[in-house]
Amino acid sequence: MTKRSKIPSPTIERLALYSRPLQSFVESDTPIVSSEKLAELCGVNPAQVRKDLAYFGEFGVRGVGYDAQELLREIKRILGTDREWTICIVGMGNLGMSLVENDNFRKRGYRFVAAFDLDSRKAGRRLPCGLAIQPACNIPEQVRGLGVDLGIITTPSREAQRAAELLFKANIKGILNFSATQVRAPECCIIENVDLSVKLENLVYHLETLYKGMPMK
Amino acid sequence: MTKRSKIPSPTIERLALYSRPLQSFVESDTPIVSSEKLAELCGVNPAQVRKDLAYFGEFGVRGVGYDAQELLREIKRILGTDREWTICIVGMGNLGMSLVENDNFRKRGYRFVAAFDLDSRKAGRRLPCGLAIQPACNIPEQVRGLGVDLGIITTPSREAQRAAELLFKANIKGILNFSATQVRAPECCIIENVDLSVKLENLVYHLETLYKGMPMK
DNA sequence: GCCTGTGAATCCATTCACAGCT
DNA sequence: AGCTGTGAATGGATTCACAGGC
Repeated sequence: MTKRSKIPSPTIERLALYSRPLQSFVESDTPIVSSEKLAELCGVNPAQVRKDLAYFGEFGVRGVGYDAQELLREIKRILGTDREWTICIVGMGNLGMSLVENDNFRKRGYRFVAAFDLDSRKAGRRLPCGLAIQPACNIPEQVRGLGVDLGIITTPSREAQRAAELLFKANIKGILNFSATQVRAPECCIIENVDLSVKLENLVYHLETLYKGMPMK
Repeated sequence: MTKRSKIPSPTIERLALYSRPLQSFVESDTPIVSSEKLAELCGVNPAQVRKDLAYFGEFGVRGVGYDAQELLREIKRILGTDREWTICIVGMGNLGMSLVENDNFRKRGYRFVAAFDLDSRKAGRRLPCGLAIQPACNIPEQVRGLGVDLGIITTPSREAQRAAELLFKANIKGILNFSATQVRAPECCIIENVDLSVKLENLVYHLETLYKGMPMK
């Protein structure tokens, strides 16, 4: 195993990206793929693809390319997505609901095993997927008991930190936070903050900049 | 106006980030905020905050700090979020539904003005927010007619490119794409791809790496 | 004394260009 | 001939460290 400690984090993000088209190649029985082809589909530079992969080994054949199926398997092994990961979610508003039912997650081997809400009046309600919403106070016990791998926070901003604390107590090691506040975490827990409206703001800035001065009509 | 062309894109992302705590400061009548405080709340380096702001002007007072309200106003002006932006959305599955109802977007001045689905059987259904789902074939005419600013794609992967083409035809200038395939766009349209399962993959990699060798129990 | 604004230094990531293998 | 793997070169972004103003 290569030294993993100083691998650029953009590389990790791209590995996940590469796995999408690779999956398609495998499904459409296209056995060989070049760094150029893969790069094009992912909107990156071919050298980038090769360098990213080189951090972890030599997966290609010079003069030929990469075996799609094999490369996909390797990437999954590198990322750790070659096994099932269990998830619990806190905050069963519209966004939470939609993520629980999200097919993409299921297809990629993520399984929701518990759903919570800080509003205990929602407790007991059963979701289409079969899970029943539990009150947040159940988190520490339930999540430990089930040995859940990951947590997702989809509460309103002001409740996000509280939700996170409960997950820490449950000894959760990784959290994906969709609320608009950055959650502060202890050393032992990795947090990924994803603020969807920040993405819109980016878009708006670039548009505003592009069309500065010209009427947008 | 400062030269905007060569501003690091991470800077733009962070400006949006800064605006969150600033909003709280304004609401809680905390008039002055330092780069250190702001940095801490956003999980970045204080020098970073100052440098980011310096690209656009001098907004602080030496020896004192920044006026929260004024800084927030400036950031909004810079990003272009000091006015309302209209959005249309294509793909009314669970995720699409949840975004349309999402309060965060509304609070930040984004307004959904049309909702479409490629499955014409969904057409006519009325959403809680009052919009009715329209068939995708209406996109070019409707979106042009309403002068919509932004598009959001929440279709399944295989339909994402088709949805995008319709939006291009409608002369949309910016798209936020939540599907798992990278959409290719003409020069005149900016695409931001947000693959939620990529975020999970990142998390998984870091966990896998951290606990390599040690039993996860 | 305190906190901003900023050149200089450092660190990190991407791209180039070619050697090496099939 | 073709495409990978990789050192070297380039280009960006972050952080340092201190000058400048309150």
